[in-house]
Amino acid sequence: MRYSQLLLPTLKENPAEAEVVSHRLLLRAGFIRKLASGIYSYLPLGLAAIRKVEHIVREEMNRAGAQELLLPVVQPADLWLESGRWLKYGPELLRFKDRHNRESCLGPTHEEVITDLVRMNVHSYRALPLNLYQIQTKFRDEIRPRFGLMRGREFIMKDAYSFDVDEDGANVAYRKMSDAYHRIFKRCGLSFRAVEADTGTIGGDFSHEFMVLADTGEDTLAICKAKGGGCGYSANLEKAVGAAPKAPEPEVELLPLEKIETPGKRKVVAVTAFLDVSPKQLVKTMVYMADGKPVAVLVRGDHEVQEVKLKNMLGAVDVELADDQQIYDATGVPSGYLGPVGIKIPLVADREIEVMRNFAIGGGEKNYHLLNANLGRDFEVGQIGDLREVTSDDLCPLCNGELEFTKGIEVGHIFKLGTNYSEVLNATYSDQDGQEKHFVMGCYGIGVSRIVAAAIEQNHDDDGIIFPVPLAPFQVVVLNLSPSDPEITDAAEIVYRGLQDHGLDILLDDRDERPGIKFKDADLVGIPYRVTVGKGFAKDGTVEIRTRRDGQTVSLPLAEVVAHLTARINDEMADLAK
RNA sequence: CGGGGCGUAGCGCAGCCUGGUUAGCGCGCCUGCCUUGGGAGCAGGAGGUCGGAGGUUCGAAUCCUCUCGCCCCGACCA
Repeated sequence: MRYSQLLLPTLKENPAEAEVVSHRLLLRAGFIRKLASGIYSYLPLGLAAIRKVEHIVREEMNRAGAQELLLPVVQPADLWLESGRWLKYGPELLRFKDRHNRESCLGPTHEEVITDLVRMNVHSYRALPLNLYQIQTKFRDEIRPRFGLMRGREFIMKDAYSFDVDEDGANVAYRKMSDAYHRIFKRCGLSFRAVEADTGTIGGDFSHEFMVLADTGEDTLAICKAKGGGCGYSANLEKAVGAAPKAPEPEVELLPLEKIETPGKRKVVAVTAFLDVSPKQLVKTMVYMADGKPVAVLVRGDHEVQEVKLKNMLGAVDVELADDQQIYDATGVPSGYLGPVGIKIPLVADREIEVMRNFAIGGGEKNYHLLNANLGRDFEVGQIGDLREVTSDDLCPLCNGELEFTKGIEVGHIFKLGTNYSEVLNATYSDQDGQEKHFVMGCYGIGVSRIVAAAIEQNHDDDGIIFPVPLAPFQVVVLNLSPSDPEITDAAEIVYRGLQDHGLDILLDDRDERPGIKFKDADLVGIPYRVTVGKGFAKDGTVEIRTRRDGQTVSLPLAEVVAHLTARINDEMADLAK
């Protein structure tokens, strides 16, 4: 491509609207432009980078035995009503009516459509296993779109769906996808990690997320760092559990419950200081509104409720912390003094409470707390389980090693669905014995456009983007520093065509601009290799090759440039594809 | 949804508090000269419903009301 004909509007200054680095650089480097909040146009270079990701994804999906198809973006409400998600999905599902007043939505994901397609067209175990995927624009009406391509409302996603005869088959499909994902992200040149994850609105038996490690990530990961590099345990904070709490000493004597006046002491810090006990010896009673109904949750004073875990335990679509008024309306007790004894609303507890003895709790009336409370003797709870966020005090649940926390950007998520969807949509096949059985499913997503943003978060410097070779819109930019000089222009053309003939994507900067502008733009856009044809060629017939990432340069005679760069680029790609 | 901030030329901003000629600056863009290895220089030029609507006023980018859009924080602990 010739720069003089390319739509590549680079910006010298940072756009005011962009905060995070990938958003800033995508705008500055002329990759994207915003149309509305969370909705972007992909300019030629942005699209080129996306195509590079898509290419890798396709190769690896095909290699794993999946078949590509393309499903509709606009979907009828009927299917979603049938699966039950019309009600469950919430406002993220963009709904509208067509001219016949039929309820429709824009597909945020395609379990319904694919399951419908398969139930209509696949009837025999002989056709299984089956894995179908597409690469397509998705729409999710996010609460708060942000950070450019990191969390858009409209984005490009690869989604795959596997259909198997049984659990074993589905597990094989899951593992194949997991392997394919590892290869995909490695080939993209990303530093990433697979972690255990919550299944969210997709549902299913279990899932793993693929996280690109970056400080700007919206997710927090807990990773085992036991001696020797950790035992491999890693999980999203929404899902992460610590090692099981230690059982109490059997000889601990249960002391009598004691009521203490604690005027004005509402917060954990104030109460524990006043009572002279550790926050670890206090149990706080939190009230949540679960789908509009109040639920009290008990956690240790120094712990935090993990709302996703709570949501899962309660089977609720939405949980949020109750405000003071809601607490009072539900319990008759002002916030700060609420306790589990005699409480009038459903009560659940974190498993830690089971092993605590003689702890402090809210008194259930204004200005009072209770000491020496004990589960079973003084109160009962409806459900008990892991409900809290792990902390750096927790140990790895697999090996008791220490846990460390790091930020990540979710670029892939794979789900073992089981028969959730095939049951509600009644999707069945006939097995060898002629019996009708439900498909055992899995689904597997990759945020294609988000990968481009994540790659930039991980690969940039003050001058701009530093693309990994496999994702770069162009692998090489050839700078013609003197377009008015026929000799230099001829030499640049020779390099340009020579590299193109080897199947590489090359940008020739043939603009009538000063050299500084060309250098700056080449750096900003992040092209991995730069070939400069200028005064060096005029002097002794050499051109300069510069590596964007480390700034190293080498001068070579014109005739050697193509072979040199072709070899380096092929090596680099092959290395990542190992 | 709650809180905060911002809408003035393609981009980045000033002007607004304290209303007053043709609304400014830098970059970019166009023309010419000059220059050509890290966003040069000189000269000339184009480009604006001051987000929108209503109001106050002799007079509104500026004050008031409503509205639309965008960005950030939070959906946070008793």
